[in-house]
Amino acid sequence: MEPVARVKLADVARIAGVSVATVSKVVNGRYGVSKDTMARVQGVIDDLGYAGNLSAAGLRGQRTNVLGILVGGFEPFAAELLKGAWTGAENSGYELLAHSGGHGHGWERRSLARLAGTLIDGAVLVTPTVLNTATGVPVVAIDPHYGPSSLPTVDSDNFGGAYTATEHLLDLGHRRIAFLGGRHDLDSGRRREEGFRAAMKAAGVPIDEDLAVETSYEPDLAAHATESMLSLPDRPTAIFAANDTTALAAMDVALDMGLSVPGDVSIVGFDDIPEAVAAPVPLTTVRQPLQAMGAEAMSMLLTMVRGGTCEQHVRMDTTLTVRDSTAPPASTAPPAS
Amino acid sequence: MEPVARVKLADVARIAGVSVATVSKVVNGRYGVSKDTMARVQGVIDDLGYAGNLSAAGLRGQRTNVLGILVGGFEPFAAELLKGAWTGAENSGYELLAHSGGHGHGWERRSLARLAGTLIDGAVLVTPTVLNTATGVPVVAIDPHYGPSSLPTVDSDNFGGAYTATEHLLDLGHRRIAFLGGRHDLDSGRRREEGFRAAMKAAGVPIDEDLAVETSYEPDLAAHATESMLSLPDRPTAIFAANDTTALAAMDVALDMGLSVPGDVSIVGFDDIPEAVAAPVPLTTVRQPLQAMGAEAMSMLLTMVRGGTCEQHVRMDTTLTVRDSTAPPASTAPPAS
DNA sequence: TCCCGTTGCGAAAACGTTATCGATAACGAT
DNA sequence: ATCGTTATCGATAACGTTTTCGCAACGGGA
Repeated sequence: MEPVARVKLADVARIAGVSVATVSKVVNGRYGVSKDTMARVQGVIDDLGYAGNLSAAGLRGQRTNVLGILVGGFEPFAAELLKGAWTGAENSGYELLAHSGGHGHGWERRSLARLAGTLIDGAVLVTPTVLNTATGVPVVAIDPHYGPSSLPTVDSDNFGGAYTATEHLLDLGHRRIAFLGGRHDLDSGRRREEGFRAAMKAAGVPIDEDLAVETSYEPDLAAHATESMLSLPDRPTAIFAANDTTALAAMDVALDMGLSVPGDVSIVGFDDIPEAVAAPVPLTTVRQPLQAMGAEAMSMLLTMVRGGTCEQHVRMDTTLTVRDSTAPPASTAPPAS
Repeated sequence: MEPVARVKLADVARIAGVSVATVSKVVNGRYGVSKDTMARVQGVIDDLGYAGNLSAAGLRGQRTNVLGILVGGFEPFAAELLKGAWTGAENSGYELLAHSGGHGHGWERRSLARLAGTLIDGAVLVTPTVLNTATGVPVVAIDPHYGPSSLPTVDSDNFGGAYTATEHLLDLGHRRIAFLGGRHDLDSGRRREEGFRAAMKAAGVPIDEDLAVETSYEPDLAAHATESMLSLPDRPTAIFAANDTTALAAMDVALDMGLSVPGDVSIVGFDDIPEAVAAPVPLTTVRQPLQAMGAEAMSMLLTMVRGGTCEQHVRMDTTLTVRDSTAPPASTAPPAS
């Protein structure tokens, strides 16, 4: 608001008695400046505490030495990826810029367009929906919604994880299992549903389609669906939610209804966000190695911005992490198997 | 690398048959464009999927509608604050940009200088060390290293938290208590140490200065110190670490040495990062409401960028969260009290 | 002495946008 | 018809950098 007069290249130049061009060369270590002037200019830079303006530099220059990680929002899932991406970028010479570009449809394309080329030299996209991004910079996608595409991609074994989780519930003796699905048009959500159905089919257990709903990963929708399902006369004895956030929402509802978890209803999630273990009842869930995925994506991006080529698709393993939210159904004989 | 030709304002202008000035007005909803041309231009914008370049806009314009959160790195502590800041900024009309500016001394000033004014309209600084920042934009500090200063500040009751944690150990019967301190030149570290010493003094328990060390919050240093202290013939029966990261490092060492936690040694941390509850032995720790602190800082920043004034200093309460890493000392009679 | 290569430096043109301000047209009132 | 007012719109100058390119000074060989 007040004219605090940020120190700029021209100020340094004036005080050092050289041109802005020369100062720029010193800042960027370009060739063509004598040792003497270089030292003198550097002194002034230090004195004034000059730090170049990123916008201006990026606008004119070709590269900024900054990498971006573009997310829809900083929810737990993205935050874990971010931690991993950061460790992956440490000591790489690049700074990291994380951008949360609102939730409207197409945020990835918008974010990318606004930043790419001038602010960042490359980007990691977290769960992007639209991918036909023809920007000049390298891009890596984590868990894209339409599956591995033209972009180098990091994801995890969604099918296998869901299959294993469902098997776990079946092994415990559950037969009436509800499924809180993600969106059908998203790859991860679809594969998790496929895994669930495949495991049920393999066990010869029919699926009550009234118990298989979409939640779009929205906690509110999940809570609502859970409430109506648990109010049924023949309520399900177990719930498999397609991600932890919805699983935790379901748990809240169940506990609020006075039900015991896992006594009255078992709950399994997907992702293993940090909140899962801190839940009122520590959540049994399918673990994705989120930090490792973030680090891997960042390292792929690094090889790309450095001119190399990287794997087109890296798939990480998922593992079932059994905690306290699952147990055999109460009023049932031990597993028939 | 290839000339993928990002679509720019001029492209939209050419196709829509108007000047760039007009397109800019449409984009920013400025007054002075007829309904007709507005609709036509908007159509072209949608067709081409134009999204303004942040650098250029920020460079020339006064405001960018982007707020920054500047951190040293995306470790768990900062990530929690980030989650909170994000929820605090949702539906505010501002986008969020998180910047990790390397770890060298003075990263806050450098980051701020590079971004402020042109890229972001205001910033939240996470544990800044140097504060004399005369940038033109509003700034809020979270847990600054030198305590509340000229900047509006959010922190928590470090003294009280440390006092309570120490009391907890004393109540359990511990007398030989080690302290893994932060840096003396940091406000939070100093206050936590003061709290520890005050509680010990109040209980009339002398402090063995050999058991009070600095770790600079560095896990490696903490591990090293822990190893030597636990190797002592009369090793401490409890460790109070000034943050969770060092507490977890200490726990790792203890377990590696074949000691039982809390059987042989109790451990208390500070912060309550998500990792604390997921530790091999869930960590007893002093909880700072990190997400709430992030949200509060962001809401203060929002009132400032909107021209209002906010509290100069908000202090949040800390609460002791007892988990499994603390118990009475093994070879000792029950507390004398 | 002349020529030419090297070195050090600065002038000036970009980069893509926003803001100012003048020009033009349209229109109602005199 | 003339004038003043308002509504639209476009030229154009910034914003703070990087990069290209030209100019001058200097030296060394012929």
